Amino acid sequence: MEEAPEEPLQSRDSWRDHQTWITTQDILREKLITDDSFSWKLSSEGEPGYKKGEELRYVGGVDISFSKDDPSKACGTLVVLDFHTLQVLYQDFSFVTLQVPYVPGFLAFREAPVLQQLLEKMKRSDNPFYPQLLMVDGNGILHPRGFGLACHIGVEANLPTIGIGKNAMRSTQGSIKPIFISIGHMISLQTAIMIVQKTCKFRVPEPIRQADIRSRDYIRKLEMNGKVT
DNA sequence: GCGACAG
DNA sequence: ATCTTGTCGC
Repeated sequence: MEEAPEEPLQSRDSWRDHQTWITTQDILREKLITDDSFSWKLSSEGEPGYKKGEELRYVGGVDISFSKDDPSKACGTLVVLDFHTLQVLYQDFSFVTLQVPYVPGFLAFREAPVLQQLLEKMKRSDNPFYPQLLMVDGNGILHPRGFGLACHIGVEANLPTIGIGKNAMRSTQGSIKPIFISIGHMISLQTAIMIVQKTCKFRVPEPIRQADIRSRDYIRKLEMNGKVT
C-alpha cells in the first residue's frame, strides 16, 4: 500500500499566499507617487506665496515591538511629533496577536494592518494632530519589487511616507552604521532626506526612535504585569 | 551545496 | 524583531 504523500508543512498554502502577496504589491505599486505631492510647505519663511497654516508641522512615526515570550504578540505604535520642536504631541498603542508570519519582502502583510488601524483611529476622530507625513520603520522603494512597507502604508492610507531602514537588504556593514532612507509615497528622495536630517537628534530620526522606545516600553510594562504570558 | 534575506 | 554584560565616552 502507498501512503498518501504528506504535504510538507503548509507549503501549498504558503505558496498561494506568496503569489497573492506579489500580485497585491504589483497592483498597489501602480498607485505609487514618487515625487513631492503634498499640500504643506517646508521652511516657507520668506518665500513668496507663503500661506500661514500650510507648513509641515505634524510628523508621524510608526513601529512595532514584539513580546520576548510570544513572538506573535506585538505592540503597534503611532507617535506624532512637532516637526520643529521634535516634541511628542500624540501617542497610541495597539496590542495585538499577529497571525501572519514575517517573510522577507512581505513585511507589510504582517505589520501594515495594525499600523493602518492606528492611523484610521486618529482620522475617524478628527484628531488635530493627524500626521501630514509619516516615517515608517522599514523600507520604501528599497525593496525587491520596489514596494516595501513604507510604500504599502503610504498608498493604502493616502499619506506621504518615508521608509527608514536600519539594515538594508543585501548590504554589508560599512565602517559607520548608516540608516537607509527610501521614499514611500508622495515624496521625492531629495525632500525625504532633507526632512529626515532635520528630525535626527541621533542616528535614527526622532519619530521612529520615539515610536520604538515607547513601543518597547509599553510591551515591557505589560509583561511586567504578566498580561502577556 | 551554502549563504543571504526590511522587521 | 528578540535573546544578552559590560564598557568606553560625552
